[in-house]
Amino acid sequence: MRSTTKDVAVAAGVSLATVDRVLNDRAGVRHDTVDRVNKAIEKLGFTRNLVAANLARGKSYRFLFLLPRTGDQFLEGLISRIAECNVAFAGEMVQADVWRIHESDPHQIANVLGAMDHEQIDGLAIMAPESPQVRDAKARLVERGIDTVSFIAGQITSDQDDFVGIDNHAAGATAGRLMGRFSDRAPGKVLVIAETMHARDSLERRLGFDELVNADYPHLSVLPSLETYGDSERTERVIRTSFASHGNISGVYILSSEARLPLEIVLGATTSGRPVIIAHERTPFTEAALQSRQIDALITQDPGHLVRSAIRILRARKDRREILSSQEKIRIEILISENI
Amino acid sequence: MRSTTKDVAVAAGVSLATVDRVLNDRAGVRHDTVDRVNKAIEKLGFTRNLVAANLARGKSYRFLFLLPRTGDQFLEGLISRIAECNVAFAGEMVQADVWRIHESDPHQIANVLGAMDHEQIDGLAIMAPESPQVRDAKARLVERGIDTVSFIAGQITSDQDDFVGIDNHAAGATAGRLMGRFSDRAPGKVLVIAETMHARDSLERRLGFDELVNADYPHLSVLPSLETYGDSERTERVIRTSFASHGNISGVYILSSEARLPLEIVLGATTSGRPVIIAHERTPFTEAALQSRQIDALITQDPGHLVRSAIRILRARKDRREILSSQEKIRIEILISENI
DNA sequence: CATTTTCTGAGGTGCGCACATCAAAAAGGT
DNA sequence: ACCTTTTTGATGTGCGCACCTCAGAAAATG
Repeated sequence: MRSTTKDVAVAAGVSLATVDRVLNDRAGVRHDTVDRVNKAIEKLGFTRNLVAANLARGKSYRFLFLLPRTGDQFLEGLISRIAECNVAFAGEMVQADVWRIHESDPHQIANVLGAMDHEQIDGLAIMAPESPQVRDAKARLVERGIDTVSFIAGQITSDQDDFVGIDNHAAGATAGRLMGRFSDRAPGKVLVIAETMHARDSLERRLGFDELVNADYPHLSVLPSLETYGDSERTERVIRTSFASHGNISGVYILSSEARLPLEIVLGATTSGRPVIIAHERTPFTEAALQSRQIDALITQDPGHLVRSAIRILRARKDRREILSSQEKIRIEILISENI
Repeated sequence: MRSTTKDVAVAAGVSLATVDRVLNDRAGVRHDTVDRVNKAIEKLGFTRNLVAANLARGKSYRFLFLLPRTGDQFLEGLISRIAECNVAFAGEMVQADVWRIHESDPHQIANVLGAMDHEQIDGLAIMAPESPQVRDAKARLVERGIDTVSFIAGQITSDQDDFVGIDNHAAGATAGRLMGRFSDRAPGKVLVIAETMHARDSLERRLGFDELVNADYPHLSVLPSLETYGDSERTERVIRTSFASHGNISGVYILSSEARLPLEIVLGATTSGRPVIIAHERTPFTEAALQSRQIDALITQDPGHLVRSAIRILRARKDRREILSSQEKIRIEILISENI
């Protein structure tokens, strides 16, 4: 049988209230009675029943995901995972909402963060590029008692702020390794396509990719990044131009999260003997492309894991609890047609 | 504000106890009052607070992992993940113990399963090869109200019995694809090393591997499986003999979960120009080998995920709750030195 | 009127929290 | 220095959280 606070109280010769004070280390207990209680806790092997504690506290958790306003299938996937979590965690008093923000407007983001109310929101998962304004706004949120995690994009701002996402430098290197091993020994050029190179994650992926390919596969020459700005026409233009002006493109690396647009155009632009194609993130489109062998590999992070991890971290922080860090590490997954 | 059973009771004009009976669909409520209560529930958008329900029920979850008695680092990893879960879930009244069984003795396993007491154990995660005895024993467990999941090994016995683990046929195919793409075009032989080919998982991996390699990489010829029986001397003997008698071994696929022993010997037996080596599972040893580029890839399943998934499934079944199936699908992960 | 069915009431579950209590220490007055 | 008043520190009391359970009352049924 599990021991309860009552048992501890009896064993220590104090009342429930004192045990409670020790457990939640509140002031107003003499040092030696704290020791007595702690000894009793240890002797009985007492673990407080979190379920009961949360009930008594009337605790509930309202979290908010700030996601970019623009986006395609990857973003949709995230949003539906969040909806799933709302169902799965409804019984545990967790509710997660989504707000869309203009990711390219740090001023607006900072405003939104500044208006966040401690009474209404317990924690925030922010998917937005780094910027001084945003970082300052985050710091002020922490002061006001609202926890934040950086979600997928951006990076850790302080020790109050975890990063939920993959190591993008390593992700780029992983793509680079696969590009090298999947290519044959013949010299060739590698096209790198990004939505924008202003985001830190894109830069890191590119860097990891370049370092590895240049070091280990010198016969491949990596071309300057093409930026699509998420615009259909521009994407088509820059990719077609590249294919036209470069003779032997043996590889294509699409490093943005939303691969559909560039992928469609690359697949349309290649004639016989398509290049090795590596993209990021699993979406209905990329999954189909992988399955039909139109692309060679995907470097992914599990959106469900991302969402749940952000929620678990925020919840643990509100409870002042430790997290199981091995569970929260987001893996860089490699998907090929066989393990999809 | 969330509505409670009390609100529902008032709205439906009945007492709390009646609401409770409707919620847990117990007998003794007239049809029309059931309807009244359900309407009230719908109108108020009531969701029962699982936390409070579990507290009131005094519910606790005692689960047991039956793991093989023999094993090396992979098994150690599993056990320490289980220990982690015990800490992490202690506040939620779940406790998981480990029993070691002789996996090759179905009779003993069946005995152990038969002696399982419904009062003491709520659910079982069984890592043991398929056999008629074990399957029957499992079926009887279900009748006695003890839920089971097949863990890593074996397969689904009934619809009462989930399988927690990867699709081993696909895992073998994944290994095959990587073997093919990582090898050059020259003809060569591929060594396949298993602990035993009597286990269903080994057979499936081998089958998936063979099908893919034979179809897509005909220049590679896959040799008959070497069986180590987990024995150090035998392992050394069969592997050295193979290397001696076959001239051009260009690939090695180690398909057992415990790769250390065969890997050590393979690494010692190869001279210049080592073959492409692919193994299963991440352990301290295989991780180090990957990092030092002594092997090329690992096909893994996350032990932490496996353990937590088994626990979540067993818990959901005891609560008669749905699981979030997307969370419980165990991924076939590909590890290379860059995404470790 | 005796059953059977349906429903209510009150008392748990482990814990948190606001408030009450009570002794000891500090401050103030003579 | 002595006594009274106020403050502080340390501990206990009791109710509430949202739900479950079970004995027994009320209502329906024959």
